[in-house]
Amino acid sequence: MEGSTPRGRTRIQKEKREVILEAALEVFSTNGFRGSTIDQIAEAAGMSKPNLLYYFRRKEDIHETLMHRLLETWLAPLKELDNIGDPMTELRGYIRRKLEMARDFPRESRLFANEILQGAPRIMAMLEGELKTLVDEKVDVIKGWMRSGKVVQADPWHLIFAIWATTQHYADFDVQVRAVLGPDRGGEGRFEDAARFLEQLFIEGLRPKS
Amino acid sequence: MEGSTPRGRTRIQKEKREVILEAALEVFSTNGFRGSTIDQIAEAAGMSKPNLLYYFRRKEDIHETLMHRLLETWLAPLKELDNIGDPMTELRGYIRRKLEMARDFPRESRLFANEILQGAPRIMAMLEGELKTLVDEKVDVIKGWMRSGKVVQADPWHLIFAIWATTQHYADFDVQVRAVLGPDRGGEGRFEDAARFLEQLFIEGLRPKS
DNA sequence: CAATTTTTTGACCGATTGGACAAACGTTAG
DNA sequence: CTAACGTTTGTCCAATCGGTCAAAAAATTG
Repeated sequence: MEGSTPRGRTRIQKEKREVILEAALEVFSTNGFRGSTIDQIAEAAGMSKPNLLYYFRRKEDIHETLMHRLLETWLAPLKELDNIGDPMTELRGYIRRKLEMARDFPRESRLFANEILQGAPRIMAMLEGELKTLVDEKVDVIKGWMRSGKVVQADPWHLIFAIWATTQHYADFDVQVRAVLGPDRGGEGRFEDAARFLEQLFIEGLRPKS
Repeated sequence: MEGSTPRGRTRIQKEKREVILEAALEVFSTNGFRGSTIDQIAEAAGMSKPNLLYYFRRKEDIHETLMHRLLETWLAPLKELDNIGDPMTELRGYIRRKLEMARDFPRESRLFANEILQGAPRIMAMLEGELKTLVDEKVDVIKGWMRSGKVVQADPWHLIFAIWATTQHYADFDVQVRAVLGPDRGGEGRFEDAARFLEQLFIEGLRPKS
């Protein structure tokens, strides 16, 4: 039965699909979609090309699965931005979470950046739908903070962009960051230095003048 | 004579090379290096593939020429950062210049981002050499400002990274920015909104507490 | 055990790609 | 005119690509 792509019913299918996705993340994130070949992914996954194509019928299916999974991970930190705690603490927490993601999931960040750079042909609907809705919602939260004087008046959309840009920079432009910092300053400590600087910049830049 | 690639001696050669580079910038910046084909570039340049290969013998030669030219443009704004004027005015000027470049030369920005994302295989030497030297030099300038109390104490390297990240974001992630802002807020005014926000963020974030 | 189903692979195919090449075309100088 | 040189293109090629397929090898089931 089931002549088409197996849908992860058996244990072995789930495992192999996982192995393929892990390998594909590695390959796609460093070469881009068009720059990656099925053979590369198959080799990284330790199987033959036809075997890989037994689990994912097309190259694009792998990419699509990867993107869908990625986007959930990607939106999580922003979803946590809540109206509950102290505004400045919330913002600091969001910056810290995003920077940790850049540090711990750089391949996911680069995969996402690759997609956006090429015009986001495969996830445009998601950007205009789910992402925009979520951002609109959080913008309202931030606007509330600004109205109540807990955060200085500023453009909330561009505040979010600035947080995205500065944190993801350490994943997407990692090579450049390390090259510029040099061997001594470019070690693992760079993320702590970045965290300190970004906290200072955003906290001082957004703290209401007392 | 001159059986090899013409070196732009004649007027027509210089012109055609220019046309090709312009077309290649368009194609490379939207598809990446491996995602672009010589045929695409040739068509965009309005000539046949063999004709294009008469001016640039290999696909990589076009890319290399483009990258070298790009890097000069790219470093220019930072070179202008001088010890002459008022520190805060200098920083504001640098941010403004970088944002203008993101607005006026988005293709160059995306080409550069593409290269860095893939590990900068072709320009690593430049990053560790010319770029690092320039940054080190400007870091010293900024350190001087901080010592004299004109700018608050902070990590100068990560300050530069933050400026790069926030400004280039509007070129590299333009699709996402426009999708999130929506049709009404995503018009041409977005660069002015961004400029206002970034000035506020960096100025307030770096102004010494009086 | 045998029968059946799932998993794996070698061989192959058509399309696309970067690039080579010689012939044709155009232009200019004598 | 002709000779020489610069420019353009049609044709071709080898390599690589995404993907197919039939058949072998494992695994599962009765």
